[in-house]
Amino acid sequence: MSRNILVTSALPYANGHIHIGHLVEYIQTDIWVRFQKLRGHRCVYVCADDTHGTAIMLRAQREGRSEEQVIADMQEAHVRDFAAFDIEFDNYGSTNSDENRQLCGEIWQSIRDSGLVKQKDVEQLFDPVAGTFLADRFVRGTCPKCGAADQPGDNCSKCGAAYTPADLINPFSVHTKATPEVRTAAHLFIELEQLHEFLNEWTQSGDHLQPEVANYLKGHFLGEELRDWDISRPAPYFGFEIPDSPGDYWYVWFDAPIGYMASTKQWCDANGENFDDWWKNEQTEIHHFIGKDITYFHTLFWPGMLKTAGFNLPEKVHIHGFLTVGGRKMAKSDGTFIMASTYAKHLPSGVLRYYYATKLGTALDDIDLNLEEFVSKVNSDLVNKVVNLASRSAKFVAEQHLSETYPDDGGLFAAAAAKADHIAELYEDCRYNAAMREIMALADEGNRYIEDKAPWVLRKAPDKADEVRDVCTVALNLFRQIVVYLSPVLPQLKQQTEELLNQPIAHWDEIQTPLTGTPVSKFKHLMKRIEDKQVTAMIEDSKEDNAADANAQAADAAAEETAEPTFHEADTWKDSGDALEKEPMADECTIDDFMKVDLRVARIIEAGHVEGADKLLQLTLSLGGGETRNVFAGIKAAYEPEKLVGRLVVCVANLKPRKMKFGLSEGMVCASGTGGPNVFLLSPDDGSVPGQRVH
RNA sequence: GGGGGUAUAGCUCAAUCGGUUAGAGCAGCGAACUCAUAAUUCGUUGGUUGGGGGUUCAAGUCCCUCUACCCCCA
Repeated sequence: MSRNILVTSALPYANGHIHIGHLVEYIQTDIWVRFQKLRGHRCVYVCADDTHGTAIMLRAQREGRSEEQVIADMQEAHVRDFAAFDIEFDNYGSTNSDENRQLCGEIWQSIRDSGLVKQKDVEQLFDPVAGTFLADRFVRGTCPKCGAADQPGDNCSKCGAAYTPADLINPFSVHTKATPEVRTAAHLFIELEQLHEFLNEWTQSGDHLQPEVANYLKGHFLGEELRDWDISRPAPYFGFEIPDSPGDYWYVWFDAPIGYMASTKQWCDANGENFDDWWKNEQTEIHHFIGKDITYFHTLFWPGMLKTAGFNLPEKVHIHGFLTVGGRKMAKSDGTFIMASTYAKHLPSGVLRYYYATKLGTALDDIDLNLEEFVSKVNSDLVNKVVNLASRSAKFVAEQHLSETYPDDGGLFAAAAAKADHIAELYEDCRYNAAMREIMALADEGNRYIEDKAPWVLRKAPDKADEVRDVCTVALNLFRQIVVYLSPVLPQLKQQTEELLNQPIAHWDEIQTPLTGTPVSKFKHLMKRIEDKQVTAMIEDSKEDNAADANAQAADAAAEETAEPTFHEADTWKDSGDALEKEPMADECTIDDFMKVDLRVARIIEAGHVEGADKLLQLTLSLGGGETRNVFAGIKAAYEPEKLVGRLVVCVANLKPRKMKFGLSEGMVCASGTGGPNVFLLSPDDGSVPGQRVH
């Protein structure tokens, strides 16, 4: 029976480009959608740019153009990036659309009518220069507990203390550096608690959520009273003004998910469909694909809104983990923060789609892109196994026809066809990793078959032409079966196979019936092996991209009005001004001031972990001649102690010793960086020796 | 601080309700083959399932505890 399925991916924010981490989700969703369509279901895939909020507003101000221009440019870039990865939306909209404004109004009215809205005063920091209220993350200042400078508005990265931005000493706005003022404004709230019982029921029953997610909600939110949700922002704010509350705007997270509906509406209008058939119809299944970071928006607020306004609830919210590269968080400095467009310059999209498919299951674990594995796996699976099957058989029957009746293949085709239900179930359940393993096992079978029949030997006997054709008919049918199974993942391979065998692949059930008597085209390479050097080039390119990007951001942030920074004509490096901006220059000092600090070259002769310390390593420094210093350095996240032993560093040798929890620290080692893993020890050039003073 | 999750072969991952000797792919090693994009096929090495304790006839799986990492706290 044909199902009506509406599918969404999370809306990408219009403040940044698509990177390979985002692509995990869009590829996961696109595979699922292509699978459903191949199965003959009515399946519609909608998405949109998420365009509202303070960040867009400030960006537009900085760039001296309208918000509409900013989001239009970004939308164009997003659409281009998605197309490069064969992500095929039925409609790609924007939250800044008439359809969205209208739906927001309708849903808002329902929520009002249900008595869920209340007004409360909120004290918030206000940037008097920018004329805007500041979210916590846009305020920085000195930690009230440990005194560390330049800490975020919600907690201290040095001592971990939690506080509110109002507690910061010397707070400043990250936008303008102005000192924020505390101002009071009336905000509108949705009393989610009124929906508590419904949310208990919806999240904990049925199959709407992965078990881990249901547990998470139960443990963290549903065990206590649900807090009111602050849903309005005072002007100025880039978004939709609330019709019955002039001067207030819906918070971006109110109108963003409604963007799913608005995008559906656009698709309906363009295709003569009825909107209510998709959002107010028990027969329609709605599937959201999202990342784990936005879980509660989609599993508490969103179902609450839909329930209140009388729309369909999601059939399932599919939640995935993040992408790591080489087992670590993507980092600009490593070149692993790879933009979609950068990837597309160096490597084909299909292999990434396949690689992600081999990693994706239902778990919320992060998935890892291991670059060495990536190269060897896609080459070995797709080229050496799958494509090779066609490559070693098609040319023996090129520009001929397949056998008129399907030959005896010892049951291979039937056995592979019998896997159809199982593999379909794996796709349906988003267990692509298991599906890919099953499909590769079929490719192994195919290669064994052709190895065994050796058409290249038969071909030498003039009376065995029919037998050669039979063997190739089997091999190509096994190949085609595998391509049908893989077609949600590899749309391009599907298309090439259609051309090779002159037969479209329109339905999953083509797996069941072998092709016979149809013409075979001349064989062309279906897929090229990828090479390490392509990956290396991509990483290098990403480092450059990010350097350019950082420059652009530094330029943006430099001053509200000034555009590009001006570089010295000899400066071909054009380093970003980020670091300098983050930690502005200290007051002027005299040479005498400087000489008070005795910097010395020292050798690390011992380094080890400190029991009970999260960030510290214990170092023994030698200044030569038996003179040593015991130092605790906050570099644990950046260096392994074994690798430090023997190297030269610069230390503050006359620092007054200080008692720490773990012992006496008798100096400091000099390093730059922002802390955590981002710490870089200073090294003297070759030739210097321990004990020398730094002048 | 509170909560959610993860830890299995060198790497990436499986293992149904607690049930046979913990399995695959890649990498490694040994052979065969030479049609195919140096691909393929056969054979083979590799494990104290993060550490410790407990429940059970039986634990990778359940419970306690410790360690490391990831995420969330509107």
